[in-house]
Amino acid sequence: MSTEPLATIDTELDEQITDLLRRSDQRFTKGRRALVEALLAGGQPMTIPQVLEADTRLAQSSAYRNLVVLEAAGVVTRIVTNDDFARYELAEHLTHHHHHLICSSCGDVTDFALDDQAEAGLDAALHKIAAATGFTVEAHRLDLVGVCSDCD
Amino acid sequence: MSTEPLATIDTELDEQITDLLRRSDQRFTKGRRALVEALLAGGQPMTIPQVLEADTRLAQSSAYRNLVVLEAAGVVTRIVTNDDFARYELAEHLTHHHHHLICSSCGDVTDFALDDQAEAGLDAALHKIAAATGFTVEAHRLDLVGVCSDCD
DNA sequence: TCCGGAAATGAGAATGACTATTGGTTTCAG
DNA sequence: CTGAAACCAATAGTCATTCTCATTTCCGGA
Repeated sequence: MSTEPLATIDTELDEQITDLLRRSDQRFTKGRRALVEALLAGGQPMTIPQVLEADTRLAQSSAYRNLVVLEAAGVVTRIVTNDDFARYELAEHLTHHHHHLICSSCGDVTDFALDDQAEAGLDAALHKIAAATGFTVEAHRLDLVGVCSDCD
Repeated sequence: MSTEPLATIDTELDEQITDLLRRSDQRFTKGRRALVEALLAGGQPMTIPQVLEADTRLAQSSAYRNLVVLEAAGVVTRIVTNDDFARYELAEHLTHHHHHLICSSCGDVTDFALDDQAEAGLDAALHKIAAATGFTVEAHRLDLVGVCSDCD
């Protein structure tokens, strides 16, 4: 467990993650760092098989376990689609707010962002809803479902 | 398989569903009708255990199988969350366009609608994205994740 | 109305993504 | 240095969902 990383975690990101993990009484270990590097290098939500393939040094059991830890600490987000596999990506507050394009043919998920105006409008509308229903909002999720250019 | 229904399927809805099924070379059988009635009576996305509990005459294996058929025909929609169970509800074109409030505590899913202006703004923004990425949009999905008033 | 075959059904078995456990090794903080 | 916490590999569950297959229902034609 100590060769070249797939991607580099800069100092700031490293500190943020270390801090998040510490709040759950967890350490930022090599295995966990390798997972984050793989996700960073992937640049899009990845299934666990994809992660294992991207970094063959990772053990399946540890990958599953550590992704659970990382999710609980708020470092990564788990995305479930109609596909068989769950996908993971870095949490939004470590990257930036965005949404997902989900291909209904191949299951692939890629990111996109709304322009600020549309996002603000959406946010305002959602807050109205939340207030009206007594719902405490944690996040909103917007997915576009369709067919990606590869599958077309 | 022939006692009182949980809800009544009016003639128009019946014809729409029959027609949708016929396009997939499927019949609108008693078991499938009972599923639709249960979903109609539920009024919100339901898990399969909930459906089976609502109508104890239904067999588990048939419920799973028929919900797949109904989904393929476009009669119902499958909703997956981080919860263990998938949920089903009547498809939007049989009811009306709406979105979901997902409780991260109990997993419950309820419906809400955006006001027309917000929905139109969102739609415009999404079409721009789609055009820019070469993605063929089939649908959009907007979820609010948080804690429902019951769990609070 | 009666038949024959195709489609649907239901009870249970199988599947497969994921989780938990074990037992031994390595790593890090103090 | 030392002990708690992570790690690995391998294996044994778990459990929602899917499949199997014998039986029943449906439906058009005779």
